[in-house]
Amino acid sequence: MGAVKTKRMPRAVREQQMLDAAVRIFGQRGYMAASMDEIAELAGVSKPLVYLYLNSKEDLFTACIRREAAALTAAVGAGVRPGLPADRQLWDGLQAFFAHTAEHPDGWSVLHLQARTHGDPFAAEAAAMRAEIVAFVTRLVAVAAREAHRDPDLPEHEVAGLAEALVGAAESLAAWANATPGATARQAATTLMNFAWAGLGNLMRGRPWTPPA
Amino acid sequence: MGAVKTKRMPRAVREQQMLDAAVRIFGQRGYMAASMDEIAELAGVSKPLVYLYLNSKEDLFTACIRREAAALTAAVGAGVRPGLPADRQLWDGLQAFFAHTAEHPDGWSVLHLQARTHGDPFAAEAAAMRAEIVAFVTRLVAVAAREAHRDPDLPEHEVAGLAEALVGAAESLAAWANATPGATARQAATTLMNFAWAGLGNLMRGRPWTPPA
Amino acid sequence: MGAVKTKRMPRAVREQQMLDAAVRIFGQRGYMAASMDEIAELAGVSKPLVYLYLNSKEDLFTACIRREAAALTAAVGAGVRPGLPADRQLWDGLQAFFAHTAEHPDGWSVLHLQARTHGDPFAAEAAAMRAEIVAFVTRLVAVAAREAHRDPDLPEHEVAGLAEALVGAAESLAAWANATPGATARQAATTLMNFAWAGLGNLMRGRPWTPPA
Amino acid sequence: MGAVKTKRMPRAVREQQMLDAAVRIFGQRGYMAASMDEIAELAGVSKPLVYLYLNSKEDLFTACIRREAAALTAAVGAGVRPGLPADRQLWDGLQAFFAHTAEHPDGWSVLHLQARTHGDPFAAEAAAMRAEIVAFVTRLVAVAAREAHRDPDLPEHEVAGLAEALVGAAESLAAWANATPGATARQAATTLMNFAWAGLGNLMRGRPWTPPA
DNA sequence: CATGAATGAGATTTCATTCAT
DNA sequence: GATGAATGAAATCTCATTCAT
Repeated sequence: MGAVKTKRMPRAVREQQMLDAAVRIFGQRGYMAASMDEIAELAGVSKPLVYLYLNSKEDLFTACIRREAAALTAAVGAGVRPGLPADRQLWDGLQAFFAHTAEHPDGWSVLHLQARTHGDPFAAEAAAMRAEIVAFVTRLVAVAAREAHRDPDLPEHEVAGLAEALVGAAESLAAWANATPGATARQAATTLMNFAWAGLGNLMRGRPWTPPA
Repeated sequence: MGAVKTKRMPRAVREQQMLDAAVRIFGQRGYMAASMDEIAELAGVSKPLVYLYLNSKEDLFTACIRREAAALTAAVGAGVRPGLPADRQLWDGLQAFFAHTAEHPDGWSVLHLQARTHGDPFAAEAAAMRAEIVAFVTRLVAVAAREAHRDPDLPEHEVAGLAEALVGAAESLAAWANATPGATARQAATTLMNFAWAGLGNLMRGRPWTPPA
Repeated sequence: MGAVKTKRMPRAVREQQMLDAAVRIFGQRGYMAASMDEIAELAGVSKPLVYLYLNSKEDLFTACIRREAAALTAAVGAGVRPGLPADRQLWDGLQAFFAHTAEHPDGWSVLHLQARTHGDPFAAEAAAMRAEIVAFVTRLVAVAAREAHRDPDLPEHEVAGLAEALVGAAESLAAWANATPGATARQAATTLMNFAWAGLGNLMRGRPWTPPA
Repeated sequence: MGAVKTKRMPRAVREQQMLDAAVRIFGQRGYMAASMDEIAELAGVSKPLVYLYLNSKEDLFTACIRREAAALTAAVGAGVRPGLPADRQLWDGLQAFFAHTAEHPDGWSVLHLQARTHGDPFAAEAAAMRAEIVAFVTRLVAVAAREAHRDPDLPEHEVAGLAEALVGAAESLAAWANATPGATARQAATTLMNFAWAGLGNLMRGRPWTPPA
C-alpha cells in the first residue's frame, strides 16, 4: 500500500517521503487520530527512522504545517503579477488558491482544519500563513481604493474586517468547490469576485449599505 | 469547580449537566484530547452514569453537536422576522449569529472546529446545521433578487455559491470578532453587510464584475 | 507465579500487594531493568491499576523506598531500649539491623543499592533514612564518651566520621552475613562490636569486648 | 566536548578513549541510563566502531569494570611497602585508596555502585576485585596478630569478618570524604585507623592510634 | 440508582544493534 | 577502516469502557 520499499535513500529524500505520508494521514484522520505507526508504514520506513529524522509527533506535524503553508503561499504568489490592476491580481490569486487547494486536499485539511484545532502552537503556525494572505488582500483593497479615487480613505480596521471576510469566504468556497462535483477553480473564483468585488465597488464609490436605526 | 453535587435529580436535568460539561471540555480540549474522566468530574457525576445516560464518547459528542446546533439555529431564527425586507432579515440574522457565537464560544468551537475535524459522522452532523443556515441565506438572496426585479433570475448554482461565500465570511468574522478586543457583534454584522450587500446590490442590477479573457 | 488472583480488594490492600511486588522486582532486577509489566503481573493486577494507584514508575519506586526505610528504622528502634548503657544499645541495634536486613533482602537491596544508584531524588530519600541512623549512632558515641569521662570531648567532626565508618562497616557486614552461609545476625553483631568497641589493637592483646549475657 | 577528532589512531589508543568515555558516562548516568550514542559521541568515534572494538554494551561495561578495578588495586598496591609493620601498611594502603577514589570518582562509581547494581555478571567482576583487597587486609590482620604474639590465634572466620568490616568502613568513608568539603584522604585514613586499630573503647580513654610521622 | 474497582488495547518514544557502501 | 541509514523489540503510560456491589 505504501511507497515502494526502496532501501538506503539519502536523508533529504526520505524526509520528504515521510512528510508526504504524514500530510496524508494527518489530513484524513486528524492530528490525534493519526498514529505514528500508520505514518511510518505509509512512508515505507520503520517508526524509529521517523523519530530519528523528525523528532516527535508534534515536530512532525509542525513540519507538515510549515511545508504545506509554504507551498500554498508559493502557489498563490506565483499566480499573481504585481504590476497588474488590483482586481486582476485578486482574480489571479483566487484562481491559484482554489486550484492549489483542490489539488492538495490533504494539505489544505492540515492547514485549514487540523492545525487550528489542536492547540496554540500549531494554530499559531497556521495563523502566520493566513496572516500573510490577509495582508496581501488588505494591500489589494487599499490599492483598489486608490485606483477608484476613493475619498476619504476607508478606516483601517474596516479594511481589516473586509479582508478577513473575503479570505473567510474564499476558504469556505474552497471546501464547497471540492465537495461540489463539477465545480472548478475558475467558477469558484468567478463567484467570489462577483460577490466581493462588486460589493467593494459600491463601497469605493461611497455608497455603503446603512444599518437600520 | 464542577456543578454542586445534588443527589437524585431527574434524568433530564442530569443529562443537561453532562452536556454542559462535555461542551465545555470538548470545546476547550478538542474531541480527542477530552477525557471522559474530566467530563464526568466537571459534571459532578460518576463515569458509569455518563455511560448509562449517554452511551459512549461518540454518542456524547454527537449529542453535544446536536444540542449546540439547535441552540444556534434557534437563536438566529428568533432574531429574524419573516415579514421584513430581505436585507433587514439578513442584518438581524447576522447580529443574532455573532451575538450567539460570542456568548457560547465553547459551543461554537464544537460546531465550527471540533465537529469538522474528527471524522465524517460528526462532520455530517455539523454540516446538516450549516446547510440549514445556507438554505436560509439562499432564500434571502432569491427574495432580494425578486425585490430588485432582477431579470433574468440568477442561476441557481450561482446563488448557492454566493450563499456559501456569505456564510463562510460570517464564520470567519465570528472568529475574528471574538479574537479582536473591542469588536462587537454589531460591528461585525455591519462590516459584513457592507461587504456583501453592496456587492450583491450591484449584482442585482445586472452589473457584475466580468472576469478577464 | 504471582499472588492468587483475588478480585475486588479494597484499595489499601491492593496498594500493599503492589508495593510487595515492586520491592521484590526492584530489589532483584534493579530499578531500570524492572518493568512495570512484570511488577503488575507479580502483584496479580493489570498495569493500569498500578498507575491508577501509584502514579508512575518513579512514584512507585519512591513509595517502595519510603516503606522499606520506615520498616528498617522501626525495626532498629524497636530493638533498642533508651535507658541502657551505650554499648548495650549499640549491640541491640546492630542485632536488630542484621536481623531485619537478613529477613528482607529485597528491601535492603532497594535501600542500599538501588536507591543510591538511580538519581538524586531517590538517593536523597535513602540518604534521609541513613542520616537518621548515623545520627542515632553519633548520639551513642557521644554518650559513651561521657560515660567514660573522656576529657576533652572528641571533636565533633571526628565523631561524625566514626559514626559514618561504623555504619558503613555494618552495611558491609550485612551483605557479607547474607552471602556467607551459616553466618547469623548475632555473629555479625559480635564481630562488629569487637571491631568497633574494643578495636583491633585490644583484640590483638586478647581483650575483646564481651557481649552481654 | 568529546576528544579531539584525530583520524587513524592505533586500535589500542582508540579503545582507551572509548573506555574513558564509557567510564565517565556509566559513572554519571548509571549503566542502564547510559546510551551507546552518548558514549560514542563523547569518545569522538562512530557507534559501529564502538561495537567493532568492544562488541556490546555488556562487554563494554565489563571492560570498564576490569580496567578501573585494575587501576584501583594497582594504586593501593603501589602505596604499600611489604616489609613494614602491619599498621603502617594499612595506613599507607588506606591513604592510597582514599586518594585514588577521590581522583577517579566516575571509576569509583562504576566499581562501587554501578557494577553491584546491575546483575550478577557485573557484580561478580567487582566482587573479584573487592575480594583481592579483603584478602590483603586479612593478611595484614593476621600479621598484626602474630606481631602482637596473640595466643591463641583469632579464629579464621572472625578475621574474615573483621576485614570485611574494615573494608566496608573504608568504602563508606570514601563516599563521605568525597561529599564532605574540606575532608582529605589523610583525614579519612586517620579517622579509620583510629576507629579500627585503636577501637572506640581506647579512644574514649584518650589512647588513640597515632599516625606515623 | 450510583460507584469504586478493574482492564484490554493501543499510544508515543527509546535503545542496542546491524547492514551496505 | 569507518560511517550514514535503518530497524526489532520493548518501555512507560493513557483511555474508553465495564463489572460487581
